[in-house]
Amino acid sequence: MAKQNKLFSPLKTTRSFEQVSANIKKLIFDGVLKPGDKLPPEIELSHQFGVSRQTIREALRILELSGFITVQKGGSGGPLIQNTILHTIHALFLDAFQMEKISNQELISARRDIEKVVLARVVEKADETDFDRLRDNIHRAKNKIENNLLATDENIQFHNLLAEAAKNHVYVIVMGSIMAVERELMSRHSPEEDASTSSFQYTEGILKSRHAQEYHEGILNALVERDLPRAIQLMDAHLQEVEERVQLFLK
Amino acid sequence: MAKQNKLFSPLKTTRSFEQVSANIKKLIFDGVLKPGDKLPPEIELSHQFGVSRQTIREALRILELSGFITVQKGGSGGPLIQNTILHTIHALFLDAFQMEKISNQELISARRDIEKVVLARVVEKADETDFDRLRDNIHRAKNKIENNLLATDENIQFHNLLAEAAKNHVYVIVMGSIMAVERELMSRHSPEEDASTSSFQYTEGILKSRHAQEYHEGILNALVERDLPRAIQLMDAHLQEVEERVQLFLK
DNA sequence: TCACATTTGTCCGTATGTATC
DNA sequence: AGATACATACGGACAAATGTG
Repeated sequence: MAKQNKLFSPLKTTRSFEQVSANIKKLIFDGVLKPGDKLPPEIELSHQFGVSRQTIREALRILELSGFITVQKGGSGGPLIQNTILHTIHALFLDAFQMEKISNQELISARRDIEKVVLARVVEKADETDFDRLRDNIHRAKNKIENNLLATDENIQFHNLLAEAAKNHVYVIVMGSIMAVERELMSRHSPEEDASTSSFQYTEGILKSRHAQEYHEGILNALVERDLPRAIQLMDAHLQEVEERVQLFLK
Repeated sequence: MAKQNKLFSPLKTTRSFEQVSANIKKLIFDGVLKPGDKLPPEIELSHQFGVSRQTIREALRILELSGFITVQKGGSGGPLIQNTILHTIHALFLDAFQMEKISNQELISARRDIEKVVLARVVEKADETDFDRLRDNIHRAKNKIENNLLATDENIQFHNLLAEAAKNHVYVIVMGSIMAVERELMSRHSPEEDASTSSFQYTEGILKSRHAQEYHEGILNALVERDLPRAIQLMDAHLQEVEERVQLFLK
């Protein structure tokens, strides 16, 4: 038992398209190919690698889904080196959530913990540029709310900006993944301001948006003053409210 | 600017293979297809969806890389519904690390924070079953070391077991991702016990294994006694040593 | 042990849609 | 607007691997 402790999947037979994708991946890792560079078209690639176009296409699918390239149709199109790996991870995390590998309770609980850790790092490392970004975020949220619009995107983005201000890509990835799930949960239960949404529900949503935005403002002020305990206290209260809102969705 | 705040990629034109993969994915989400179920062979799928086999294959590549299916060749083979999404996320996190989106400093720093949070949850939620697993892990590590073998796998696994004992899949994913990177770093600089490894280096490695194992033992004892401060203190010292070892690798 | 059926892996050729110049 | 370049998609074919009788 426990023979899979070596690596992820060395047992797979090496298929041609896997070799091709691994090959191109290595060129990207080694810096030979950089974001912005264009890969040769499929036919050219098939000639250079000495495989068929179908094999090339399957290799491109892998690279595309792994977040290494994008593909554009039409003249002067083709495979383009582009780093979209963060999007890919977020999407996969969302998949894991939807596969019920993660419960709502788990998510909110972990989020509480992680947000606190992030706040601590922000107090330690954030500079004026970070604070300016957060201020701008709050400003845009305020504008939307005053115009009777939901500020869901901005309110989610606030937490991602916090993770960035913590100056650690791990937190950016983790927080981004968590917030991707939150965004999905929101969009499920308040799908735009369309006709099906009742006026009451919508006003309710605006109110929640405002509450969140006000908490964000308080948190930012505490962070600027490097007052970690207050920031944490406000974040706790904020997440408490968010949690109650999500619970309402799910019942 | 900032037009991508809606979703990940709504701008993509819907390609056939994407519709196919999305279709199958939905069946899995909805529970119509469950792990263990077999999908029809490619030709059958191409008939049912009314597309070519090439299109089906590209859809299967997506599902495979997303962690929803595995594919086996030969008689009574074919696409099999299987949840390997955790492996997929770990692999992607490793990619992100290798793309230099994450520095070693960032990784170890985030790991310090997260391990502490995990310890707190373990003290709160772990039961005897979890402790038994951890004890078994330490036992196996000890055995290996006494037989003059590296216990790298076991020592990495210890931290994953901690995350599981915290009873939160988010931590399992995050810790698993972090440890996947650690494993990669290790394997890069102590590739098996082959001839190229000098006797001195190897003995050195065994010593490190033993140190780690001893720390793990101490941490487990503290956890069993629900002594969080001591567990954290030992974890800090342990990670300090690990960090220094990694620094040696990278210089 | 050995043939056989099944299914993926890979190839080629061709046609179509689409974006760019 | 037309020509070009490219991805997308189709169909048919053979090779290779794998389980089954």
